[in-house]
Amino acid sequence: MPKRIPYTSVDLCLCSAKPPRLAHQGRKDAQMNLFADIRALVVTCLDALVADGSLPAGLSYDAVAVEPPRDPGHGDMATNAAMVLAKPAGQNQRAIADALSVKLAADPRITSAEVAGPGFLNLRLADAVWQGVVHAALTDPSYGRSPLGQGQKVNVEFVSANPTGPMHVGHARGAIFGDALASLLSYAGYDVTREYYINDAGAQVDVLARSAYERYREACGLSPEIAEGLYPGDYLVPVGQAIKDKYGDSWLDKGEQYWLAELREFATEQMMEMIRADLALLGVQMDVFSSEKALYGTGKIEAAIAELDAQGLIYKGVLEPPKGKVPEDWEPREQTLFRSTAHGDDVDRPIQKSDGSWTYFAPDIAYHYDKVQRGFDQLIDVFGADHGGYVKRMKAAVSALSHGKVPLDIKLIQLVKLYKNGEPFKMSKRAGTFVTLRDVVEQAGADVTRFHMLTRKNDATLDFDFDKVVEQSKDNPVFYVQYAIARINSVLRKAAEAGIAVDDATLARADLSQNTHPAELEVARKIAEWPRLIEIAARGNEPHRIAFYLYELASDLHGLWNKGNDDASLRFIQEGDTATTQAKIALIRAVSVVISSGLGILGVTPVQEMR
RNA sequence: GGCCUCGUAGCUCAGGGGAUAGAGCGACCGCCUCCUAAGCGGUAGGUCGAUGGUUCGAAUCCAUCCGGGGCCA
Repeated sequence: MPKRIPYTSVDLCLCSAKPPRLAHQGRKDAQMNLFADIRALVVTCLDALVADGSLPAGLSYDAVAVEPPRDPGHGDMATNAAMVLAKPAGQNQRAIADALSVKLAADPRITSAEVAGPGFLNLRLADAVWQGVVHAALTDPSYGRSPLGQGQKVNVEFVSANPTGPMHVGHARGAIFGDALASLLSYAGYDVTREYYINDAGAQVDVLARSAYERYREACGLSPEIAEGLYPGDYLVPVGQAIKDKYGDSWLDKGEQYWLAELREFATEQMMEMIRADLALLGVQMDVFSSEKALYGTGKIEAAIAELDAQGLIYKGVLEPPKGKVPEDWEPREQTLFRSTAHGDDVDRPIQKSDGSWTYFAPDIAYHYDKVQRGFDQLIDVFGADHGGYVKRMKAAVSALSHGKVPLDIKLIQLVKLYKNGEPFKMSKRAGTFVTLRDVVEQAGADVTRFHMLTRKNDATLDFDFDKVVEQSKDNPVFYVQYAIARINSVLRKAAEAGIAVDDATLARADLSQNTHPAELEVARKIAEWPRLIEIAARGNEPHRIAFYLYELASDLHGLWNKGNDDASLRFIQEGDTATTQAKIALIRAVSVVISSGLGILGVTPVQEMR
């Protein structure tokens, strides 16, 4: 029988002459991450090898990794330490691996450490270690949370749809991605701000105002003249009515010099109200709304440009014609340019036209300067893929404005292709026939929409079939994951009906050492990967990884469930054996906790019961 | 034309320096009156778009090319 090792024994190190570390006192804040712990053990053992002269001092351990092996037959974990250190240490891989394995095997958590393949060290861990993970997942509400972010301030700017109409599916994907990313980063220890940048200063807002004016005329009983270039969508009909309600018919025969400015403001506010409501449908709540218009007339744009100027990055010049196809109307013009090439861009970019007006880029610079000045340690912009061309210049601007101190990561969100009954949906914003975010949520539901849109990497196009995403079958990942929770709850209910205590406090005391079946340990191993997965996902700003992980965890749970059909000893409820039942239920309850945490990050309701 | 992005099983996609490259669907073959029901298990299926390079090691990084998509005062 393996001895029971409480998880906190990670801080005991038997392979080092160093005094025991004092980490226990910080234990409350130190989230457990088995992979990080074992890596720490590897490092400690490497230090011990240095101490006894087996390895030279001063080696960098940066490339040392502890990972789950691709093939479970290789063991529970593998480290590449010998391979990456062989060269800098001037020794052969085998010698290092052998020496390291001796040190590692001395730790009670390690039951075997074997050299394999090209120099991997395959580790097997005591059952008690996995059982300790289950215990942690069950009892520590912060299990999975990571100290990675160290409270750094991160700004996630997303959606930022023009306030000229309702949001469509593409916006929905960006909104869901940004929101889930923000939650993920928060879970990984960052201090996150969700932010929306309102493009309320461009020509499109004039178009909005004129379009609304026609609907106002309509509300007053006249027939609207929706000229070419105006927004034809009937979402402006209620806006027209609201204008009439507020201003009466006094603007009916007036030229736009009388109403344009006022209507711009009014209609923009109406649109933003609609957008906020749409976001709420998806469960997205912004922390900050920033206005482009508010940058004008306050000197903020000038200040940002002045900062760049002070660095010698602003000059007057004439750009080369674009490479390749030269536009018909191209002519050399002197403009004020930002030397973005000094920060990695391909060409310098105009910030002020020859007539002295700002280009669209100038307020963007000012806005990002504002974010830098607000003290964020990291910026993330979530853009539609059609904005890919702005990535380099935006990064160049932030690099210059922050003196290289604030990294900007830009995530591009690819198209959503809609299907219904296998038929592709056609969308045309021009013709006013587009599928709105509201349409999608009302037909598919927020949970289904969110989960489905997170089952693809942000830069891959996504198929969204209305019929498939709402299908209640195991082929639908949303359903499959939620079904796992529902099944677990079903077991909890049945156990309670049978008079077995299965509250979390009782389960926390369950004797988990009974869970020794490979299928049960498999589930425990998957639970152990959760904190590691969070860090990987957070490092890459990749929330989709969570959706895939949850699918795998649910799959393990369903697999265990199904094995119970053939092997009665694997059934969760063992008649007449309360202790065993509690141990088994503790395991699946831990699964439920982790899935709930994961769904929480994705913003999907962990439904407790399928209907 | 330039830049961005993608190219992995029949299909939809994971993996993004590490061992024999994975999952779901589809296909094929079995099994099923089962704690929750929308089933369970197994098999086949790959030159990771191509070619060069970097190194102990490349689907992964770099260069070039091919192909899809996007953007281009």
